Amino acid sequence: MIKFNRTTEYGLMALRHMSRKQSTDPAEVTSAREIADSYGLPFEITAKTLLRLKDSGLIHSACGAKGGYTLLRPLDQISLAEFLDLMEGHQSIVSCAGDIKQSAEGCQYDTRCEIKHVMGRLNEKVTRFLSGIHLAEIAHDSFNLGNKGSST
Amino acid sequence: MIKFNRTTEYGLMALRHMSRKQSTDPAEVTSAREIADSYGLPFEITAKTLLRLKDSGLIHSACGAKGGYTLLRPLDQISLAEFLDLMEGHQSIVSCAGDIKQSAEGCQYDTRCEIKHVMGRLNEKVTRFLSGIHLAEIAHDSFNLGNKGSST
DNA sequence: CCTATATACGATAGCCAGAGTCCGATATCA
DNA sequence: TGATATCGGACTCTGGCTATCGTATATAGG
Repeated sequence: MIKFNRTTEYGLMALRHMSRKQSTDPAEVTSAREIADSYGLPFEITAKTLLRLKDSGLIHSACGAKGGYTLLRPLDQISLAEFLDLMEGHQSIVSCAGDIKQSAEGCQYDTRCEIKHVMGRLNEKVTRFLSGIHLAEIAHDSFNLGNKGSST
Repeated sequence: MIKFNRTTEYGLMALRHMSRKQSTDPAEVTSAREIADSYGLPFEITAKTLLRLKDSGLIHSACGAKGGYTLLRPLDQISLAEFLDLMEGHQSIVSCAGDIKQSAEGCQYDTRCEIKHVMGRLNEKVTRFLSGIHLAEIAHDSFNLGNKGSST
């Protein structure tokens, strides 16, 4: 069903870390080592995650000693829909896909499947839902994600 | 991110098939063979899917010749959240889980992870979203899933 | 009773993506 | 020149999804 990649989770932790650090001093840079050590993550994984964030345009990198990463966009301007796209690739809710890349492969039962069209619509609805959530809400400790009454 | 199992898709097609069939005559039974043939699905897969639907309590089965399956609950009373739970198991949006079965295994970075709590909240929000969608909406051809302005 | 038709269900194998590891290349500062 | 970083490919390992096979059980009807 709906589940995040590890990379997505690590990426979120990294973005949160950098956001907090830069809120004090925007010029602060963060190394992969620092994040790996902070959260006890394997260094290689962390490095790969940050590289992905950089390739996605969310952070900036500087090579060499004293190098590291800096956050480019504030977290309240990155939606969960976009973040998932960047981290995990553009995916449809069904394997046969609705209108995303179905022409590439599609499913073998394509011709007789009668729910494909409808699933495409459902996929749109999910995307709209995820577009309404921003990383800032998730990165903050004291967020509520628009909860209404769940007390737990 | 968010994606359905094949079993979930097949199950949806089967429920839709039975729902339509029984809308004419509620006493109609449907065999696995019939569904497999109707949509060109492998018989074994279809049988397994129907068995799962039966174990989930969504449909009733009758053994023997003239046996088959009948829909137990109307599709507008089955939410997508429940259906996904039944077909794919109760899953959390993150591998470390929020409050579902984290005690079982959890993730190894548990102690230092600072987003777990927040992810649990996010998971709740997603579940509420999925609870607001019912299978009837998906099973019908002319549904709109509460879309606002998409003209297609 | 026998047979055709169904469901019930475990065992198994292939496949693929996710996750993690290893190793080396490149860039920059002191 | 050396220490510290990012960059990035190649590889393995694992687990879950998917599908297949074989067999047991239940029931209607002649």
